[in-house]
Amino acid sequence: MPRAATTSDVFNAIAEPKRREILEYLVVQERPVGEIVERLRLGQPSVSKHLQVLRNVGLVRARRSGRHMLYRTNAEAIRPLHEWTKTFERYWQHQLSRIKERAEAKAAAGKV
Amino acid sequence: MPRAATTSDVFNAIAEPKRREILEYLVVQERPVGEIVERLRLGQPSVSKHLQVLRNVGLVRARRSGRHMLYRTNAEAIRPLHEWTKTFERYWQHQLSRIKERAEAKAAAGKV
DNA sequence: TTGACGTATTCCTATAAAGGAATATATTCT
DNA sequence: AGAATATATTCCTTTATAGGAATACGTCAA
Repeated sequence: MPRAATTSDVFNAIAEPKRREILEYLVVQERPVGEIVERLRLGQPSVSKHLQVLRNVGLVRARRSGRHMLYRTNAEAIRPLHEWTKTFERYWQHQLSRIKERAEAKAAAGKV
Repeated sequence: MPRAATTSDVFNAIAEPKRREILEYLVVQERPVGEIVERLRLGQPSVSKHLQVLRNVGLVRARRSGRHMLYRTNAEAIRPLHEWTKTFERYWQHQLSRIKERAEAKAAAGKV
């Protein structure tokens, strides 16, 4: 079986570095495709394709303005990712506290 | 150019659903490969390969115990993801407040 | 040492996809 | 209408998988 389709979910969509760059760029303010092309140093067709992927999973919104298409990041769509990573938060806190405990125990042992 | 290598970074590693399942499963407690195989309903070689990918990017740790290899999630490695998504937090809050404002404005207009 | 068990690796196949080139589509201007 | 501009889509090629089958490797038990 091959790799799963990128367009299927948010996790796959953000796996591509250029797409993450696009999201970071477009979260501040909406932009026409041309500006994204300049910014990414990538061909216009490639950028358009990345934008379609992002759009399919709801990570960007688009609206037409004359000949331009203005894209912007839909930050809301990133939330599920945030929530998913957050479920691990208590565990890395555990790990940190265990490391801390060990360090403290070691220091105490050293003192005596 | 083809798709970038999965093994290269955490974002690609978690793009695969089965690997996310593995992370969720192994964060509670370490497990031998056999149990992961049962849980995922996937062939043992496939599971081993996913584990190697996760291991390469530091998302899981492994230790040998007799004939078993015990894997556990390294929650710390998920933090960068959490941080990345967090940079968008203020923007989705913006969007929410704008939606709220509009809703309130609409309600106010309706009342008058 | 031999066999059994648990896991990793190799080989193979089918498929998704990233980027470039060329082309199509949409919109504005003259 | 016709040309110019901005973007989207199609076609093509190269490459990285994901999973299954077969096999190799490592460890324990008798």
